[in-house]
Amino acid sequence: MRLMIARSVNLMNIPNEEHMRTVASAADVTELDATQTLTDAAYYRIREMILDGSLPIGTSVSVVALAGKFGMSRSPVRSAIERLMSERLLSRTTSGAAVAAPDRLDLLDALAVRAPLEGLAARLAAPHIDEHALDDLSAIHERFDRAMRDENQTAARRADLEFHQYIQNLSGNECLTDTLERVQTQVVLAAYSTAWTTSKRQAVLEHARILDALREQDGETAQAAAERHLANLTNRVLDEWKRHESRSPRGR
Amino acid sequence: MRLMIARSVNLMNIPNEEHMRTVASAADVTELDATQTLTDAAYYRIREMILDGSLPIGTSVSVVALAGKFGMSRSPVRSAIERLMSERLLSRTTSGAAVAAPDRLDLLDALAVRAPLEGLAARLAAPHIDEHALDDLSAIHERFDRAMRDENQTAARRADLEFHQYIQNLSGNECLTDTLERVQTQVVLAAYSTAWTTSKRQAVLEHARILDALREQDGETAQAAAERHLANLTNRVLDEWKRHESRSPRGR
DNA sequence: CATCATTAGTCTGCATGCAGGATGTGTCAA
DNA sequence: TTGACACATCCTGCATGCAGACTAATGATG
Repeated sequence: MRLMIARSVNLMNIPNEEHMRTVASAADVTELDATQTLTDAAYYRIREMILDGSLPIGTSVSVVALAGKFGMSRSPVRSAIERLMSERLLSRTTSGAAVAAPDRLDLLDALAVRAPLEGLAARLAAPHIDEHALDDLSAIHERFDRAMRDENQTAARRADLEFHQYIQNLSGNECLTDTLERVQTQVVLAAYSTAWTTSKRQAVLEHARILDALREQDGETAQAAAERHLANLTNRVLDEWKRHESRSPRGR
Repeated sequence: MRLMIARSVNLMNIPNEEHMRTVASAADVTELDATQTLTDAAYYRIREMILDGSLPIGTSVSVVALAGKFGMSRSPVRSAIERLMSERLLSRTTSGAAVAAPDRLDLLDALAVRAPLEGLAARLAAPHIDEHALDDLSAIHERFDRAMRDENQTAARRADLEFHQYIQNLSGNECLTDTLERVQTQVVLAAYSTAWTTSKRQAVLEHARILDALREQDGETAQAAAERHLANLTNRVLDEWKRHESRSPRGR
């Protein structure tokens, strides 16, 4: 039970009442903090520190230091670090752990895995679309669009993630949701690590096409649109690297 | 480093020197046991007990009991159990953990995720095929065929897994390998849990088609063959359930 | 001055103590 | 016989002690 709740917390710890309405009761959300163990707390704190950049790539993390910082003993911190290592957010160093530094190949690999899974999610989500879900998705899409016009990168990325996660949750396939969350986390970290700062202007249009297909409950088209979105995303990464060839490449 | 090694150990703890030759040096294999921590040892022992059926579905596992059985303290056992819970092999119970009992829907979900990923693996593996890899794959396929004729279910399942894992490793996409291993583990457990005893006769033919496509280095065809294989597998599950409708369904 | 050895400090991995909570049992009363 | 309550037991999650390994800095020596 607790595990399921933890699982449904999304990548950036975005308040996700809207998501919850479709997949879980609101009671679970409030229950979250109540039943959380110290290990969970440490896990989410470290994870957030990694994903929001306050623990930069390659930084070595020590159990004792974090335990002191969090005001808890080493045990829960140690458990949290082990969990993050199994998720590839932290990597083993000669002694201890460090924030993983995925290279360009890792990013491409993760995107290659994400593509068919996002397609599957879109296809499975199509028959589950209802008016309420469409409203939510449209609102998220609108936020994404506005954030792009305001050039608010943080809000844009958040809305981008929310859009995909909403569709994933709609798919109703828990295994898919789990798997995609893991891969997506790696993409986010790899984007940091490779200093990938792609413009998301095109992404807005591509999201719109996915949304259109979902509105028609056309699973095949939604799948194709999602896969094309990921393919274009990958191409934009490659283009950007080609343009910035001046910097030293980080290939394996 | 150690994590990477652990990751490349395959599902059933099959001796996999052949796999290793393509993705890692033999030194890593020998190093495996040397650098293994007690936590790793406990992890693999429990995992194997789950996957070979000596810990039946739903059995509750206790830290102290296993610690006593393994002759180690509670700490490493506890870590191993946490890891297995994050991989969904164990599920949280009100107090403690139990061997997860995936239902039919879980199995279908996992198969749905596996399908496009196996397809991707086959497509990516095609350009990496060389004579040596073909020999290995053919040998595995031959073992699968013979095991089926001998009606040796254990050997058949082992060869089946090896076949897929060999292709996954050939893909060269580490993220894909990781992801597929997790999903595949869940499929194996769900197969146990739902008492799925499908005949693998058709699978032999479908593997042959994948192998043919790989021999021609035809990625598209290999992908299609792998996806069809998984689709057929799913259909066989559904057919079997339909036939055995007499038993009480285990739907959610 | 450069290089090597020693040593102090730090960290991980494991063992173990302990409190809080859940479970099951036995006893007692109705 | 049945229901309720107290108690004993078990187990988890957390804190902490400790040994071994690794790091790094300092001093000794050619």
